[in-house]
Amino acid sequence: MDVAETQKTADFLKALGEFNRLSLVYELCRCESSQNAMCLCDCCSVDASVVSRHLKVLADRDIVTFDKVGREKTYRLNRNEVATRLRELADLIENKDCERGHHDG
Amino acid sequence: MDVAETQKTADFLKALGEFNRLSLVYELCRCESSQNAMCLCDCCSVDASVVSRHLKVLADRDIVTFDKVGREKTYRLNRNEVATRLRELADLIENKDCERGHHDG
DNA sequence: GCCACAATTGCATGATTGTGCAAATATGCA
DNA sequence: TGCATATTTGCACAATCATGCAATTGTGGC
Repeated sequence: MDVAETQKTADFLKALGEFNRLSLVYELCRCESSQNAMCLCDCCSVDASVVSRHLKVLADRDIVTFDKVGREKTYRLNRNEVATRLRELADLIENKDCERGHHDG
Repeated sequence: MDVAETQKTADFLKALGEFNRLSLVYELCRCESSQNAMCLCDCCSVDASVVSRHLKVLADRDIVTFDKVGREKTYRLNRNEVATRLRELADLIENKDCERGHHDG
């Protein structure tokens, strides 16, 4: 397993592994349409600046995507990509694909 | 989505979302048999005490299990349970199951 | 009991991180 | 241009966290 790849996966999981960020993800999960940041503020009782920063973390990890409409930014969850990444990790863990290139003792 | 449930999921993801801990998980993933902590030390270049603490975090989240054999503790990855948890999250995110009990706007 | 080895724990420390507030920036509207 | 709203950024602060070292605990062998 590549170090850079491991780090990337860890970053992805860490981004999801914070209460308010995960709450934002769940909130976006509920919504069919995109939601702007102000609307998302309601789901976790923190300052708008905090939500902004959390959304940036999620966007940097490609967990969410946004469109800029006027002065608003509307966010949506990258459902397929996030689900795929989680399933790939699940497969890796369950199927011992990690063995590739490894000399097992 | 229940607050306690969200927190639990976040804790699970956070446990996996740290480089050395994820490295330990990958290392255990490679091994058919259980591995003791000293052996696991080799995969990440940190002190044995650090590995001990990381393994405790993973064990507290039911990511790994251990058996005590003499003075050694041998760890193994809870493959099925971890994979299942990841897949459940993937399904939740992809299928919008989060909607249950929610009045969508 | 004494020693060797495996693992944990106490302590200190540096780094990261989540947070709020205030200021700044960006954009739309009148 | 001036104002209102949405979002970001600078700053400070508290909390969390990863880490190493030393000491301790737990266990087996002599």
